[in-house]
Formats: sequence, C-alpha cells, structure tokens
Amino acid sequence: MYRPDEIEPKWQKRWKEEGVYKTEEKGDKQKFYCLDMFPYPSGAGLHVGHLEGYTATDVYSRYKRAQGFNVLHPMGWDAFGLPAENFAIKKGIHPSETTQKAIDWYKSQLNMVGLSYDWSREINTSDPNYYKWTQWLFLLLFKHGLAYKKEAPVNWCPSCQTVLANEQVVKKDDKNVCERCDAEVIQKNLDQWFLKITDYADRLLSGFEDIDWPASTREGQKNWIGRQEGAKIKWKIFIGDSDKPAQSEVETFTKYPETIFGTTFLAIAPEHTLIGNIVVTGEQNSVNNYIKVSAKKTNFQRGDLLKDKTGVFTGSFALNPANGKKIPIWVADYVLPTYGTGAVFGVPAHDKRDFNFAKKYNIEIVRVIKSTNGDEGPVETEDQVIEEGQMINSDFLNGLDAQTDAKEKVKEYLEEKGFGDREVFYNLRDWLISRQRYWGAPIPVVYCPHCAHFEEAGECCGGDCGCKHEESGSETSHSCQCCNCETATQITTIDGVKYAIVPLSEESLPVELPKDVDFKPTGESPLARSKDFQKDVTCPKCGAREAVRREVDTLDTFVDSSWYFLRFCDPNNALEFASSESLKKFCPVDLYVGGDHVTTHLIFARFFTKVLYDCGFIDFDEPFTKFRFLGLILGEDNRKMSKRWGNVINPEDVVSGLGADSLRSFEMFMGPLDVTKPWSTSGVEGVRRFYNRIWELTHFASQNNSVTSSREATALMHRLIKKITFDMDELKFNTAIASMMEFVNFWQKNKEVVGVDLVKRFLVLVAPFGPHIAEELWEVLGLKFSVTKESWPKFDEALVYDEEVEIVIQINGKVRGRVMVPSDEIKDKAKVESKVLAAEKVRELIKGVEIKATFYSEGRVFNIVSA
RNA sequence: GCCGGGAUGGCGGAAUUGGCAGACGCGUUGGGCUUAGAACCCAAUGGAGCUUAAAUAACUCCGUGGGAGUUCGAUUCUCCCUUCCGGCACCA
Repeated sequence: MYRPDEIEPKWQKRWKEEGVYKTEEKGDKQKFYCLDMFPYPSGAGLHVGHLEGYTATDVYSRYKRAQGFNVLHPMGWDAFGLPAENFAIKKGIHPSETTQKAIDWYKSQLNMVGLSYDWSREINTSDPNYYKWTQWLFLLLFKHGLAYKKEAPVNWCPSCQTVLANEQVVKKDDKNVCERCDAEVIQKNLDQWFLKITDYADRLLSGFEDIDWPASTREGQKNWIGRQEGAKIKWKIFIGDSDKPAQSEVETFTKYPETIFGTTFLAIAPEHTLIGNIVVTGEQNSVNNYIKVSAKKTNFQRGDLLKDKTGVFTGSFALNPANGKKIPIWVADYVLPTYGTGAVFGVPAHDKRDFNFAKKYNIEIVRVIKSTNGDEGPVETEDQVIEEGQMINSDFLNGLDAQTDAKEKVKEYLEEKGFGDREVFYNLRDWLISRQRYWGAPIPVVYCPHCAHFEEAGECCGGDCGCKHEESGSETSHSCQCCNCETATQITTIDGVKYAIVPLSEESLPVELPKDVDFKPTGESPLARSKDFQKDVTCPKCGAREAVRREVDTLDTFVDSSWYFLRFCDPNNALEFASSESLKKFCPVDLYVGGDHVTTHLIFARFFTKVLYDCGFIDFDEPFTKFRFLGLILGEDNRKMSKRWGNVINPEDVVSGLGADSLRSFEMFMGPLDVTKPWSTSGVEGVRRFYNRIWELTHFASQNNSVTSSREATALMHRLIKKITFDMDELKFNTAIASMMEFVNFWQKNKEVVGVDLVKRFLVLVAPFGPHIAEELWEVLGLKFSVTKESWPKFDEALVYDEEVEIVIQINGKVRGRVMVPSDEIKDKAKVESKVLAAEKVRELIKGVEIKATFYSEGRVFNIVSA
C-alpha cells in the first residue's frame, strides 16, 4: 500500500544525511542557477501559492541536476520589515524573536514538501553578516554619487505619530487613512535618502534585449520608466504690465510642440520656484492663499480632481516665441512639480485638462488641428479636443500632419531659433530608501558639524578654484578637484545646525542594529532613542567626537533584497559581499520564479546589478536571464484565499492527508504557472490516484521482472521521454504530468508488456515531481540509492514512432477517413498518396470527381481537394 | 484614457505553433466488486440530427466570445467589434 506519510519523512531524512542537494564548489560541470524569490517570514506561514513557485523551481532544479548541471538552488529570508515591527509594538515581543520563529516554521514547511535546497547557503537579511554588505553597497552608491539626501513628502499618521509605507495607507470613505487607527494620513516633508535610479533609466530600458522575460513584465517596466520624447521651450516673462522682458525665463516640457500656435495661457505648479519673482503685488494674496490650499492636498487628492481644475492668475505674462503673442501666466495645481519642468503651456483646443481649465476661467481657445472628420470650427465641447489631424492656424506648419511632419518641423524651428531644444523626460523617480523605522539595516553615515564648518569656511579652496557649488533646498553639494576631497560633501541641516554627511569607513561595518530600543512610535526614528547607538560616535573624516551624530533612519527592505541573489554565490564570505570567482561561477541567475514585482524588486535588482557592473565587481549587467511570474492560486470557491472567506488551503493538511508528492504534483498539474487558477481538493485526490497506480504497477513489474517490453510500449516510452524533455525545457509542467498519466493509463491496461527496463526510466521522469515515491520505488526495484543521482533518460528518434502511423484523410478539408502507413514510408508523399487513394471509402467519395490538388503534412494529414 | 494579457465542454485546462478541436484531470452517469458503503476497476460523457421496434454501431451537420478576410485547410495568421483580468495614470 502506498503510504506517503511513512515514506516521505524517511527519504527526507536520508537526503539530508547524504547531502544530495549540495551545490558543488569544485568540478567542471556546467552551472545552473535556479532561484526563487525568498519569502518574508511572517506569522501566517507558507500557503499553497508560495509552494507553487518553490515546487516549479524545485522540479526544474532536479531536472537540471539529472541533465548533469551543477545546480545552485538556495533559499533564504527577507527578514527585515514592517509586519514584524508592528507585531512587536502590539505584543511587546522583539522582532528578532518573532522573525526567528517564523523562519523555523517556514523552513520546516519547505522541508515537509521535499524541496531540494542547499541549506548550507541559507541567508537572512537581518543578520549582521548579511546587512554589513547591504551597508557596504550603500556606501558604494554614496561614493559614486548615487545616494543623496533631500526633502521629500512622506505619508504621516498624526495619531500613530509615524511615517507609513504606501501599502499602509488605505482608502476609506474617499479618504486616505492609516490602516491601523483610521486617522487621516497627511503628507509631511522630511529629509529622506534617495538612490539615483533615474541615472540608469536608459540602461534599464535597453537591457531587455538579451533577457527572456514575459512581455507584460517588460512592458510594465518600460511604462514605469516612461521615456518620452518631446521639447523644452523657453518663454520670456513680462512682469505685470511691463513691456520689458524680465531676466528669468520659464521653461516648459511638451510632447506636443506642434500645438504651440494654439497656446493661450501658461500654467506653473504652486511649488514652482519662479513664483516669488513673477506674482504682481495685486495678486499676491490670492496666489498665497491658493498655494496654501493646494499644499494641504496630498498628491493623491490632486490627482483625484480630474475635471475640477483650479488656478489663480499671477498678473504676469509670457511671450509665445512662435507668434509673438503675450499670454497670461497662471498658477494651477493640476501642473505637477514632479513632472517635466513643473510648467506647461496651455493649449485648450488640444488638451482636455487645458480645455477644462480654460472653460472655467474663460480663457481663449484656439484650434490649430483640423479633425480627421473635417471639423475645423471652434472647439466648444470636450470631445472636440483632439491630437491627430492636419495643422491649421499655425503659420509655417499649416497643412502638415500634426503627429509626424509638424512635430518634426516645429522642433527643428525651435532649435534653429534658439527657442528650445529636443528633450527626453522620464516618469521614473529616484528611489526613496530611508525609513523612520526600527527593524531594518541602519544607514552607515554620521553627521559631523565640524566638517560642515570646514566646508562652510572654505577650508579647502574657498570656492575660488572654479569648482562647482550647487545649492538646492537644504543641501549644498560641493565637488572640488583642488583640495583632495574624494567626494562631494553634502551638507544637511538638523534642528537648525549644519552638518556634513560623512560616510563611515568600510572597516567600521556593520553598523549594528541596537537591541535595546523602545520602538513605540513617537514620530522620530526609534534609533534616535537608543543610547548605545549614539555612544562614542566618531567622524571618520576629521576624527571629531563631540556633537557627531549617527543617521537614525534605516534602509527600506527593498535594498536588502536588491542584491541577495549575489550573496547566495558566497554566503559566508566575511571579506567581500561575494568573491569574484564565486560570482563568475554561478551568476547570472538562469531561472528566476516569483511574483510579478514589476516596478519594485525586479527593477531595483536590475539597477543594483548595473551599478555593480559599472564599478567592476561583476561581469554581467542583467541579474535574471530568464524570469517567469506566478499566477494567483484562488480558493475552491474561486475567491482569493483569505481567512475572511474561510477558503485558505493549509499545505500541512494536504501533506498529512494525501502526501507531499501529490501536493507538489497537483500544483504543477493545475495549469500554466502564470495563470490565476482555483484550488481543487478533488484534483489533488486525482493526482494521488495516479501515484497509487504507479505504486501498484511498479510492484507488479518488480514481481514479474522477466517481462520483456513490447515494441508498442517501448515506442510509447521514447515518445514520453521526448515529450517530457520538451515540456520541461518550456516549464510546461502541467502537460508533462498529463503525458505521464497517459502512459500510466496504457500501462494499467497492458501490465504484461511493460518491463522493468521501462519502469526504471519512468521513475527518473517521475522523480522531479514526486521525488519521495520515485526514491521508494527505485529501492523496490532493487536499485542503488539514489534516483536523484540518475541521468535524465534519452530517447531514440528511430523508436519514437510505432511500426505504423495513422494518417488522417481529408477531402476538401473535412475528415473522411484514415489509413495506416508503415513508419518508414511516411516521408514519401507518393507512397502515402497511393495508400490514401486505395482506401475503399476514398475511392467511393472521389468517384467521377476531378482532383485538383493534394496536400500532405508529414505523418499527419493528407488532404484531397476536388474541383 | 494608455499599456499588457485573455475569452475553448458542467469545471481546471490541452492542441507538436497553420493540419483529427476538447489530451490529461475533476465532476457527472451507467456497470462491476461488496450484505452494504468507502476504496478500487470498467465504460460513457460538446451540441443537434439521421438510422433503428429498442439498444449498439455507423453516418451527417453545427461548434474554440461576435463579424469579416487570407488559405486546400484557421482555436492558431490579418482587420474590426464585444467582454473580462492585470498594471499605469491631471505624465503636459
């Protein structure tokens, strides 16, 4: 009797003892790096959705090992993060404790399903041995000018007194509220750390050429990066009624420069730096009020008011460089400070937002594009607002097609006259990585007032050397070639005091996360309250101790997970994040399977990889050669699994009831990996029946081992090997299992023609999916441990076909019969044709009919076409 | 609004990429085994029609969201439409 509850733990123990899944450090086997997205170990445990991905990579790893590859298949823990900290706040248990508990549980669950990880390479992002290198990477980015500090709006819960991640802000009754206390979230400006991922926008776009990623993921990232070609146009400003242009100009970005003759106003964001210079005295109050009101709106609310555009006139005018017309300058909060230049020129006739704005404030509307339906009258309703057609009322652009020739010509014109330039803008923003939270890696910098003082006093060169001093907001960056400053020194202001931002030395890493911290939220970063943390802080640059402070923010967990795949190559290295030999040996990742984190993890990991490539640490610049994402697994009721619906499937229950092999195989049998599909308990039972049959049939074969396999059975086996090998390479595990089931159905009906020689090969095919039963039956056949070390069976093309092949006969495309043809004749059309024409039924049907043509698809179909 | 991906029996899905539509599994129905049930085994299972006393078998037509097209032949390719799912979005 097949008893998975007995054989599964037995073999799991043996595999562990014998270390069968250890990645080889030496040897000349070709490598294969097969990786899962490592989980965040939470109190909820693993569910069957996690296991779908883990099983898929496990099946593939086993397949690759059988093909003779040295497979790196590791697992670890994305262990820092908010849920553990929130739980700690609620229950008073330290996050390290809850996290360790969760890890132990996850690990036992993974082992329970027989996943073939090399546990000697286990990593944990909250371990100082790991985050030492996360901090090291931060310093590397800092040194290359890719990490900087700047003021930015964050989500703030006034009741919990804390910063919230975007995921913790939920919508309730049209308000953005804190998920824990329902208080309305506000936006607050705080000094934040950013990584300059925008520097890599073009590289992140072009990198897709040589990697095998799903189209949706690729397109999603391209969209997110949002490269847009357009033009930057400069506008002269006239303050109030003055007819002399002011010194400063305003710049606008547009993708539609061809509409410039239709411009009737100019709008700038309330945050625009020019506002101070251009608002006339009479409008001062209304503008100030407007700025105050829109400052209260979150970005979210600003985007919500789709139709209701508001704004206020500044009293000043801009000069349209194309036609010399003066147009009013308005302040409007539908213009976003974060996109383009924070200023737009308004063309109400050809932009819906501008149209709504112009309607509201009675601004002139000038049509410059004739609709493709011939409409060239005044634009009076929103649906008349179009972008495509022929240019009119536009001087030298008249008659040209708006989106092609006119666009090109006006760009040439602007460049030639010096009115503007071609310009590319991106939607991608720099990545905000600092968190005012406890459970994360500390950011390894200190703030030194003495260094800031040297800097201010011009200790190096006094700014006489002609090197660049840039000021923006609270920070000053100073890059100097004459005083041996290695890097630009950023200056920041904390509580009114100026500090230089000084990175720690590599030798001083890791900056350990103190354990004795009161992490109850009060509004400041919890680390600020640790006495240990601020003790004996020395500035690594000037050696000062007095008044030097540590950074108290921690790194976003996405930083931890942006490079973990590199650490798996050399997880215990204390001198480097990984040795270059180990990186060369295993990287890049050959197959990566997990959630479709298009705009977060997957783009951050690509960014880090490119930076490390540029710095010469690795010799590849795309981390994941092949990526596949997983579809959601729904409950049996077709709803998302949730405690609320009571439809959650617990893997432990499935394993104890039907066995790990049935669970694994069913997850692979359900359908393609990337589609959303519902769970089915009777479906798992079906797979269990399949294994029961294999169990009984193998025992039968073992007791009747004098049986010689028939030609038909042998052909079936070779066909099966061919089919499964093909499916494995394509990750089509559902059809691989289906074809094994077909073979078993044949075997069941023809027990006496399937010999042990075929059963042996069959078990090797089964092993990736049902490793425990395959191992047990391997032993039943009296074979040497272990089936996991067997080579993948080969098929002989000559044996794939049976002695005879059935050809379908069609007349005018309709199936009218079939004929058997010896397999060595199927390539010969003439021979097949004579057999087809000789068939009795065909003779009857084509009697007296003229045959116009015949078509033959080798080994499949013969089509006779009559007149 | 933009981008991406879908739509095939009662259900999950298959179709070697232009060649027998519905593999495989679930479910359902009938039968066997059994005192009975569970388990197991066997068989049937897209729809309509025709034939027949009835059943079996055979045969014919329709059928892959809808409509056109290309082709000897279309679930597969092209165009238009409907609809669902996912992502992004006052993005100038």
